[in-house]
This record gives sequence, structure tokens and C-alpha cells, in this order.
Amino acid sequence: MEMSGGGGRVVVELSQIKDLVRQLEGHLGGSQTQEHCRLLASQISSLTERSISLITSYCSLDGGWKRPAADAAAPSPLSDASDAPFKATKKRKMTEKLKERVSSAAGSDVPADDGHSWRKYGQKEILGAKHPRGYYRCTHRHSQGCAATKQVQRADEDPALFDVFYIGTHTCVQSGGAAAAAGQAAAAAQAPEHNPGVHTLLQSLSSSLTVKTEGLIAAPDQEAPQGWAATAPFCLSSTPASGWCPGPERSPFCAPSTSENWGAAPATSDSNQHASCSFPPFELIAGDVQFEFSEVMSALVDVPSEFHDDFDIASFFS
DNA sequence: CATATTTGACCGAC
DNA sequence: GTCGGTCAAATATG
Repeated sequence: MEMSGGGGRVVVELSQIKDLVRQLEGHLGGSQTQEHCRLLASQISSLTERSISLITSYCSLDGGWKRPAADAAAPSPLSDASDAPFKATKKRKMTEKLKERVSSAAGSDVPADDGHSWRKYGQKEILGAKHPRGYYRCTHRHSQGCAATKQVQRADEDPALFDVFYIGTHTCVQSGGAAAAAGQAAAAAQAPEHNPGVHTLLQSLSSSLTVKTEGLIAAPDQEAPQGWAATAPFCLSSTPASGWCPGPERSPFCAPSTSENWGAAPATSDSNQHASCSFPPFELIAGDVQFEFSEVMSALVDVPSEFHDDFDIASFFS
């Protein structure tokens, strides 16, 4: 497999993403049409997707990433998929998880709404964690047999942050919600210069985006599309290039819908702040490694181009 | 009343 | 036995 090649491509593509973000940023106060902004957003989306696919396939190459001590006590069941994806130890059904670190906005106790309707079905104290973990499943589990679940846990280090694990894919068709999100996205596009949501988006993408990987995917068949389709955790409201973000479905990065509860913490009034388009900082987990997107970005930009092909992405995380 | 949340019990994997 | 995930009855909320 193409280890260094993958890393190089990631570098290039992430750099492109950054450029696109800058362009989009520049257009916010400018005279560009919303079409142009959408196009840029679309490009950002597909590039990001591809980069993440590369990263995750890279991560799944076993040993490519360091293993933080954090997992020493409990080796991640998700990280060893390189040898046998669904091996004998059918431990907790080797599901793909995507971890996202969501900041609660403005000191709120609630992570931003991810656009789906969730119903809490449990909460557990987790060994070694300061805060309990909340278990959520899709509201349409019974009506539509949607199997998507998520787990929400307040970060130890920073109570303002939440770690959210998305497990499984939404098979439900959200009635009002998707339309609402589309409307919100459209609204955001219509008045970008007056829409803090768009700025939030951009800031998230270009600076506060936190990417973290850990034991994710390890798609048996090298490429990630399927793995990502199964989790499909984020897309930028634009049409996904490869169709992994199914139709009306929305992602954690899409605008929140109505007033769905969001988590263990009691809902406060801040949900309105994100009514347009909120892209909270997030992190990906795919191989027990975490890294700040902004760090990667700035570092990547500094990497001499002749370095790209040999670029060892793991060096960022050590 | 319907729907959502809480919380202890339960279960399977280690 | 412990632990993490889920179930389901009780409770809360609108």
C-alpha cells in the first residue's frame, strides 16, 4: 500500500482545503454569489472526505500510528482491524465508530445539535473517566428501524468539550429535519456576510477543527468509502462527491434542526446560536491517534513540496 | 395523553 | 469477578 504516497496526497489535499477555505472566507464579505460559495464548500467537502479516507486507510495500516498510553489499559477493539476485521472475538460487534469532539458553544453545557433526532437510552459511569457516558439511539429506531447510535461523553480535560462517538448509519428518513437543515444551509449561503454560522464553519475548518483518529474504519478492503459510508459523520451540506452522505441525511457537521435534546446535560438556550450552520470543532479517531487539524494545516503548509511524497504524517503526532 | 429521560437491572465479553 | 452497552419500568415533561 502506499504509505508515503498516501501521506503526500493528504498533504496536498489538505493544503488545497486550506486554500479553498481562505477563498471562501474572502468571499464572505465580498460580492461573490452564493453559488460560488457553495461550489467552494462542495470542493472542501469532497477534498476533506478524500483526505480523511486517506488518513484512515493510512491509519489502518497497522503500526502506522503510535499508541498513546491512554489505551494501554484497554487496547482498543477498533484498532486491530488490520488483521481480521470481524475476527473470532466478536467483542461488541466491531462496529465502526467515529469520534467527534464537539465543543459546547458559549459556555453551554450542551454540545451542538448534530441534526439528527436522538433518544437517550442509557447512561453509564465509565472507568477512568470523570464524566458519565450517555447512550443515544435514533428516534426512528422503531418506526423506521434506524440503527444509528451515538455516545456522548464530556471530555475530562475540558468540560466544555464533548466526545461524541457515532456508531452505525442512519437509515431513517428525517421528515422535517432534513428540510430544515437544507433551509438553514441555504439561509447561511444567502447572507454569508451577516451569518455568524458561516464564520463558525470556516473557523472550525481552518483553525479550531480538531481532528483525532483512533481505531476507526480499518476497512478490510483498503479504501474507506464503505467505512465512511457506514458512519458518514460529516459532510458540508453540499452534495457529496462520492455519495457517501446519503441523500436527505445530515451529518454532525450540518446545521442542527429543531430542538432535539443533545445530551446528558440539560438543554440550554444556546441552540439558537447554531441555528444557521454550526461546525463545532471535531476530532476523528482512527488509530488511537489524535491531532489538531489546525496544527496539521499549518505544518502541512510549511512542508516543502519536495517533501510531500516522503512526508510522514505520523511525525505530527509524536 | 404521548413522548422523552432517568436509572437500576440485566447481559455478554473479558 | 469487572466493565461497557442495552433494556425497561418509573418518572418527568409538554
